[in-house]
Amino acid sequence: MTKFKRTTVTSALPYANGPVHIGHLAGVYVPADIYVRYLRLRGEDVIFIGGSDEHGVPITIKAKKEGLTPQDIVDRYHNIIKKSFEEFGISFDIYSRTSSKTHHDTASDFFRKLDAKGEFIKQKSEQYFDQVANQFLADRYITGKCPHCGNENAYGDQCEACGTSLNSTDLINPKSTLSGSTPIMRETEHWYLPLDKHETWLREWILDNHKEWKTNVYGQCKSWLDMGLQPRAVSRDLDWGIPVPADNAEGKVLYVWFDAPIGYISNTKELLPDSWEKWWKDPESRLVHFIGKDNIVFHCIVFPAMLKAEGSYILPDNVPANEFLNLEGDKISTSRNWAVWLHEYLLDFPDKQDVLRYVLTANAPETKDNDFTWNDFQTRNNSELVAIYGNFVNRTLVLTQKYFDSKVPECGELSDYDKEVLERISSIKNQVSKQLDEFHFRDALREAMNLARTGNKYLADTEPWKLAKTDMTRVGTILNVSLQLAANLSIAFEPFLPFSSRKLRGMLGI
RNA sequence: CGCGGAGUGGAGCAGUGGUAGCUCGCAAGGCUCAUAACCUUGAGGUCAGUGGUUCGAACCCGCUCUCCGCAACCA
Repeated sequence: MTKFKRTTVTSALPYANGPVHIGHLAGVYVPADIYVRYLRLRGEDVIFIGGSDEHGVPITIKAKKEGLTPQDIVDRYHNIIKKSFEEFGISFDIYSRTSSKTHHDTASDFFRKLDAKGEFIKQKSEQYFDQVANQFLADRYITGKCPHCGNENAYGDQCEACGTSLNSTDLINPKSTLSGSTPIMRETEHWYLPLDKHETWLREWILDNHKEWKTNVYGQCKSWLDMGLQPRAVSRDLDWGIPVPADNAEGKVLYVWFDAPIGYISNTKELLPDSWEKWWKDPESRLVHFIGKDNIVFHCIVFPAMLKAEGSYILPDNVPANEFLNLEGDKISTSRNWAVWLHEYLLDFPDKQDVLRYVLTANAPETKDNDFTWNDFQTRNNSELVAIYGNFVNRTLVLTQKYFDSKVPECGELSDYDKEVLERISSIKNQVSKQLDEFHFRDALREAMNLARTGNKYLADTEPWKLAKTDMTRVGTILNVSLQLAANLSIAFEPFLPFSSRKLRGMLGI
């Protein structure tokens, strides 16, 4: 860690065809924000990059359905998402978007450079084409009869009735879900990034040099590398996106998975037009990607291969991917509208950002999928946040007001117990740091909570309300120690509960 | 037999060979500044199932079951 001078933190770009929900927050944005706030607190040089991912087929389909342009759709969701992140306290240094001019230029330049270096290959293939909608169709957008079970509504990639994986060419009577017409086969040509050529160094880089990555991340990468990498298309036939900057590229745009991660770079450029390069090209800079488990392969294999092919960029030092969060036992689903939407939460629970931040961190899906329930939300708020943290602060402040007119009392001679408690402050802070350095957010939060527990026990053991009748000097010392605990509580919790910490610092006058 | 992650007291999680821990909940007691509380103690688990390795297995190996993700044209 000390060998790095600065840290570039990115969080997955949310796809701008819907608002952000608690699953996104728990998996990506809350841990990323905690990590960034922690580094800032330590005085480290860090930037936190976010933005909306605004290209791709689903956005064009949604636009068509609503009779709007794709730009209308992404404008709507970009604004909702950006505003809700701000209100929720996700402290991006920049939250931009992939439809920006900076990004179009950056992504185009990136493609041109790889093209000029001969890092792509071109391949022709046959694909289903919808003559009515006038576009090529991904397997997902074709339905038909499943050749295995006869289900009439199987998708081109999978039959949901029998669970079989399919190719769209397997379907009997294929139909386009866009127009309902029968698609025809048509030849098309695309640019491919030959990942197979990068396999050797990727193996060594991940499997030998990054054994410290989380088991889910490392295991997924190993699985892909062991299967053998194949060339991957980086362009699509579509009219919404970044036009492929090459000859004979009419009607072709960059595939969103080529375009989106470059968004991290573009957004850094937009934030720091003159100094962005050191954050991406200096070997003393550390790059960390926060993502969900569905994005592992793109951030650990595809994007690094792109960066390496370009030649002048650093590679990610860590990719702490989380698993998924369920809601009341069911998968969160945008299309089924089964989610707790951030912008709605902020309306329903005004000034309760920290409660959700706390619950999502305490129950973060770090090693496996977890479940969010409103019952758990309420319990954790009442029995942990309010009862332990809030109560200790309240007790300390009330006692100080009652006996010392809200002035900080002098610290007299310290007992062994006092000293032990004060030592615990620094040992707990060290533990919190250690856990955060290793991306163990749940453990870090639990450890921080121990500071409040220590405080409650300290008050129960020393009983200042009894001593007040006989020894005010001693009471003063006890409350002085308690106030020190409270002050340190505001620091230890700053990355996790920034709103509460600010409020607490206000009450303590620090 | 495609690959990866996960299955531990009522709930959520830790624990990679040596008497099964933490938070919440529950019960009893204490305290009374705080009472949607705090402090102490306690009850509660055949560690998914099964077979094996070992003096000894939650942990190592085999098989089975369940949940989630990936499977290269979903993003």
